[in-house]
Amino acid sequence: MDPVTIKDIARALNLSTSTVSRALRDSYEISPETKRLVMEYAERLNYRPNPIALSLKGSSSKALAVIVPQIANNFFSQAINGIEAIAYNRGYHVIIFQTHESYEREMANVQQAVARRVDGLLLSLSSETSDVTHLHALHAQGVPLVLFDRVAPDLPVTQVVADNFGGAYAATSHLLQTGRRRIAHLTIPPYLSITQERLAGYRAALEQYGVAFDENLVRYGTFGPDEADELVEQLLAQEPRPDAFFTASDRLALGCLTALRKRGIRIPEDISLIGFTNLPAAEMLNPPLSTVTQPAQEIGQLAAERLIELIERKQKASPPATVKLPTTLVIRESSAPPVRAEADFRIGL
Amino acid sequence: MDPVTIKDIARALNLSTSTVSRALRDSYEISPETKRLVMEYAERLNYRPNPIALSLKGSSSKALAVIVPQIANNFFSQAINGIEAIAYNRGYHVIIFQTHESYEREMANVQQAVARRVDGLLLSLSSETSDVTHLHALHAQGVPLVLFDRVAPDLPVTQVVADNFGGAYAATSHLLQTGRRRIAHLTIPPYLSITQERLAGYRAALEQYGVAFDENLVRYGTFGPDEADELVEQLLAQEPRPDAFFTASDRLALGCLTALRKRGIRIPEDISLIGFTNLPAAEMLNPPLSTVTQPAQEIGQLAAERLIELIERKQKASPPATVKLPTTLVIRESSAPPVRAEADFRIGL
DNA sequence: TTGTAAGCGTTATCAG
DNA sequence: CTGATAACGCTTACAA
Repeated sequence: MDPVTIKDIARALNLSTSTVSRALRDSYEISPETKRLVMEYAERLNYRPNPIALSLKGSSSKALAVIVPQIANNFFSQAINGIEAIAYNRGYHVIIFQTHESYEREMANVQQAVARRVDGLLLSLSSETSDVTHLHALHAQGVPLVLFDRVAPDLPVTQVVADNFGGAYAATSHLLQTGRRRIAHLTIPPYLSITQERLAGYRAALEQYGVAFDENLVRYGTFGPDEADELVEQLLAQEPRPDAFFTASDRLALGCLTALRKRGIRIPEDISLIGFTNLPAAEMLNPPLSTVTQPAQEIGQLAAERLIELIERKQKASPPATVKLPTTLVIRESSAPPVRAEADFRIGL
Repeated sequence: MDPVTIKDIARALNLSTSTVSRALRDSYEISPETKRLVMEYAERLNYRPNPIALSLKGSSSKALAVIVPQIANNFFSQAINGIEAIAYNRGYHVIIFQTHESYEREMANVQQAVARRVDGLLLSLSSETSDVTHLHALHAQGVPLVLFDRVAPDLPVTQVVADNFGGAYAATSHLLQTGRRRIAHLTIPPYLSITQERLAGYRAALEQYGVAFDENLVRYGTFGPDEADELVEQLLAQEPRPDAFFTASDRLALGCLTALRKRGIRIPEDISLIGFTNLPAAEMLNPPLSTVTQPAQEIGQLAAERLIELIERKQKASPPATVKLPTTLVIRESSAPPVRAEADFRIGL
């Protein structure tokens, strides 16, 4: 019951393997009669070309590598969903790698991916990664590469991101508009492009409203669990106390919510909170969580589309560009209907 | 800058490819001197064996296929996380396929996976799948296969699941113990093993408490969005009205919570609610959600371990067995500290 | 219109 | 100890 090969068909039909190969590809040089014979027989035996042999032959492996820090994460699993959808439509397979936020593993994974002869890579940087020479090398070798979400702006490759600046700007602006002046920013590791963009958006809004930036109000966390409480504690100890929190990850948002609630602080009466997060059911939380969300699936789709485009017509290399997708700010307070606003600001920066 | 092959090394060192091959594998028949030469040169050129050539050669592809209904789902993304962790440790790669709950796509994906010559498959059935002959065929062909979560009990292969019966039994028992008698069960498509197990656990508890099973209290949903409200509406219209809901998926739990809250029904004062779900932050919901959770990551890990075991020593074929991991029931009400209990019941069934 | 043969990178078999 | 050679499944010049 081994898989049927072209050889089996050739033997059975008393033809050469090349004739069979050509017949299957509907080549013009084969007689209709022979074609019919081959096609039918192949159909009957449920012949499937061996993709490994095809890859070895050199053309393409029809596989994409996706390298992300963590699969078990709302943003990334949604993004992968988008990637897989596009890939499947175009006949590509998706090989998943996790870096677990480790630079070492990121490099190892990139190695593995190219060793597997994937046709291209979709990558979101680990939070440890500050040096991207491994990606420069990759790109120099001509390996199709698209970055998404956590990108490296200096790299001359296509990058797909959410409008992190705009989202942070919108969130901070909202807080300022509603009278907040001591806005704490709980964020993720500083190397990351998204961290910097969000911080920039936060600062831009402060500046616009004439509020001085206070670096004591900014705290960098990791992606580990249970760190929010400690950070919130530190921030609450300050004089004057923060009157708002703007957090940069699912975990930090939830952790902050928990920490504030635990201390009997009312949201948003005492302190406002907005999280940059794709957490589901934010409106069902207690209290409801205001969020800036990213179009995760669309980011994945777009990144996959660009990558496949790159793979399939390298000549027409559309110049590498950074594509920015709008984020959405949703303010949720008590049980009032949510206020929606597209965070698509582009103030001069 | 093309990848270095064994041939390149052979040419450069004036050796034959076979010598190089053996030297690299540290074969006993090669002189230490030659070995050193080859090793060093390979190291210097950063030689990596071509895994595609290796696969073609026939031994193993060091790749596992994971076929799940949906990646963007708490349970599955956590399970995949576990799978990837084990796979990575053992030197395997993970190729992800989504069926999107479609039988067609499940079959197509299985086909693709075997065509890719993966060393084994990890599969969780689509909700449309009632006929598993495609898997019987696979197994008959000797393809290593392990099912997890949504399994097919009749298939003579290893299966890894949570104790769905026990979880449902524990949840229902708790509801009964707290005086509920009209317990509605909002569940997922009926073909699924997990649906049946949960229903069985629900019925067993009812029976134990002498409460008659009422099929009008059971509703089957899909995995689509926005269906919970309609189902809840129907159930609430009954006389006497249900005094508790036990739901079987993330979406149904959240949808039910929303539907009840929307109608001003207090949980748990008016109606109790327990969800079979791995939703994060259940304790932060409003009202807090009582849950039965599955050890998703452990299920993934265990399934991957079993599969690799199967792949690597087929002779010692440990007989296929169904492994059941305990679920956890957590009752959350108001802001009282949660009550924990392992749902590890095995009442006679 | 069809067949022969080389080659993709590797390993295994068989001779030196 | 080392080297030729065939083979894995397929495509593609090049012959016929």
